[in-house]
Formats: sequence, C-alpha cells, structure tokens
Amino acid sequence: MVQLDTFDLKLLAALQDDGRLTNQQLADLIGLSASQCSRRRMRLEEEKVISGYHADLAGEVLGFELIAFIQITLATHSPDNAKKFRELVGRVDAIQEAYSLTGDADYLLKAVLRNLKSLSDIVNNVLMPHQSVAHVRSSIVLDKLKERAKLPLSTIQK
Amino acid sequence: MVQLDTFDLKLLAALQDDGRLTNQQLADLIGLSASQCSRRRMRLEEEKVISGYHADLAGEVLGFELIAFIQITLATHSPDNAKKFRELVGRVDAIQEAYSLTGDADYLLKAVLRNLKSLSDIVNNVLMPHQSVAHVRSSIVLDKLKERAKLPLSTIQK
DNA sequence: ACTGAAACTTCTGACGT
DNA sequence: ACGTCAGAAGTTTCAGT
Repeated sequence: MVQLDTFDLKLLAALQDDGRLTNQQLADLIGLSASQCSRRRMRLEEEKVISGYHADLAGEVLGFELIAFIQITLATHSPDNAKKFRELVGRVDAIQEAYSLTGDADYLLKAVLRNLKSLSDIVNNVLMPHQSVAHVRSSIVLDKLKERAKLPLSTIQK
Repeated sequence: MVQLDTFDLKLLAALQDDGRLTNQQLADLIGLSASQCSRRRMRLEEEKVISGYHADLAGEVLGFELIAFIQITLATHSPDNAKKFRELVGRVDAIQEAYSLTGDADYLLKAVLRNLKSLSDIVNNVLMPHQSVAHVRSSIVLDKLKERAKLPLSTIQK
C-alpha cells in the first residue's frame, strides 16, 4: 500500500472520472501547478496505482445488445481441469470478465453478446460441451442500475 | 447503430486499450494522418460511440482487498419497492455495479471492500435490514481470471 | 475524404525558492 | 515539495488536392 496525500486522492478521483484530463485541467481542479500534476501523475503511473487508461465504448451503439452473467460449476476441481477452463475463458472474446468465487458456483462470467442466439451459442456450443464444465446457469441483464465501477476514494483516510 | 469503417474500428480498439493515445500515435497505429484521427475521434465522441475515458486504479494497492458479488431478492416486486432499492444502491459507494437480472435473484451487485468486516457491514447493516430486501446471498471473489472488459470489436463486420 | 502546414495548447525537465 | 519558465511535443483548424 502506497502513501498518498490529499492531492493524490483528488488527482486519482479526477482521472477516474475523466481519463483524458490535461495536467492544466487537473491543476485547476485540485489546486496545484500543471507541472506538479504531471509529476504526480507520472509517479502514480510508475507505482501502478493507475494501472491504465481506457476509452469506454457504448456497447449498444456497436450492436452488443445483450449482457449475460453465467455461473459455472466445474466437473472436478483438479488442477488440470481448472487450467483447461481458464484457457477456454481466455479464448472466448465474448467473455469480458471471469471470476472464481466462494459459494455454490465455481466461476462467474460476464459476457457481452450481439443477441440471444450468440448467448445460446456460447452456452450450448462452447461452455456446456467443454470437458471441464459440469453445470451452466445463465442470467440475462434486464437493466443496469449502476455501471462503470469507480472506487470509493472518498473513504480513504489520508 | 452507427456506420463505422475499418479505420474507426481500429481507432476504437486502440483507444479501448490505451485511452491516452495521442492523435499522432493513433495515426501511426492505424495508418492515417494525425489530423484525421483527431477528427474521427471527435466524431466518435460526439456520437457517443466513445462514452468516456477513465483511469483504471489498482484497487488492491489502494487498500480494497475484497471484491464480492451479492445476489438480492426483493421482498415484493412493487414499483415502490424497486424504487427504494434503487435509491439504496445509488447511495452506497461500495456498490460499484448493479444489474437487474432474469433468473432466481432479482439483482446482482458487485462491491469493492476494504476487508471482510466491510462486507459484513454492508450485508448485515445496510442490505438485510432494508425494507425492500427479502434475501441476500454474497459470494467472495477468490481470483480474477479476466477483467478490464473490452468489447470484442474484431467480431464487427464493416 | 484525406494530407500538410500553421497557430495554438499542453507537456515536462531545469532551475529557483 | 512546489512554482515558473522555456523548449519540445501534441492538437486542431484551415487551405489545398
């Protein structure tokens, strides 16, 4: 864990909101000179507190109409089986996120898809037939209440 | 749905990977002049194909040790109840993402937390006691196989 | 539609406080 | 640790093809 002061936290919060903010804009926002913001930003990038910058694309506009969460139970929990499943997850582009979890399912996947047929394809032709997989349960996203995860930096004590 | 050519898709893919790419760098990557990249980028921002840019922060480095998925079943499905639940979700900063879903649970929440006590707090003191909520089931993330959701732009036909 | 050049803005390293 | 300044780099508008 890195030592951060109030300026760092403000800077992180600002860049979390808008990743293309210039050092000048940051300077105005947090009350520091632009060069200082530049230096701090570089330090935070160097220290991997900022792990990267990404453009956020509108999935719907690009034709990805569907988001699905898919719960997976593995056939066995052998290292070999786990490895094969991870390779599968890595290969399938529609799977955006994948986590192993405590609880009844072993894995939770988030997939973005063009339509119901693509979901059916993934579930029935990719996941189900795979030797590592025992059970698949998918849920379709009806509504997004909150997205674009921001860390609650305000809860960090200086 | 917007009309995009190969250059647009390359540009989007590049910015999805690195949101701070300069127009010059984009120009080199996709084989267009910098001024053209600037114009196209502005158009894509204007059309909301690019919905924003965000710095990605390393949660662990900042002391968020825990990610949890929380499944919620509402007490009743009255509009009033749903509204109250949405307000709750909006208020709680630890809840990064929230979706309403098909399937056995009504909502799926993703929360980032400092430790197990914070999770227990949210579940037992915030979610469970809320009048709209009937049932809460939480799962802790053991491992991230895939994160940093990128849209599979390669699957888009020009 | 694209390129290239010109005017403007931003970045970043050296220096002084 | 911070701000100022100046040269370098990047951005964007505009004319030209």
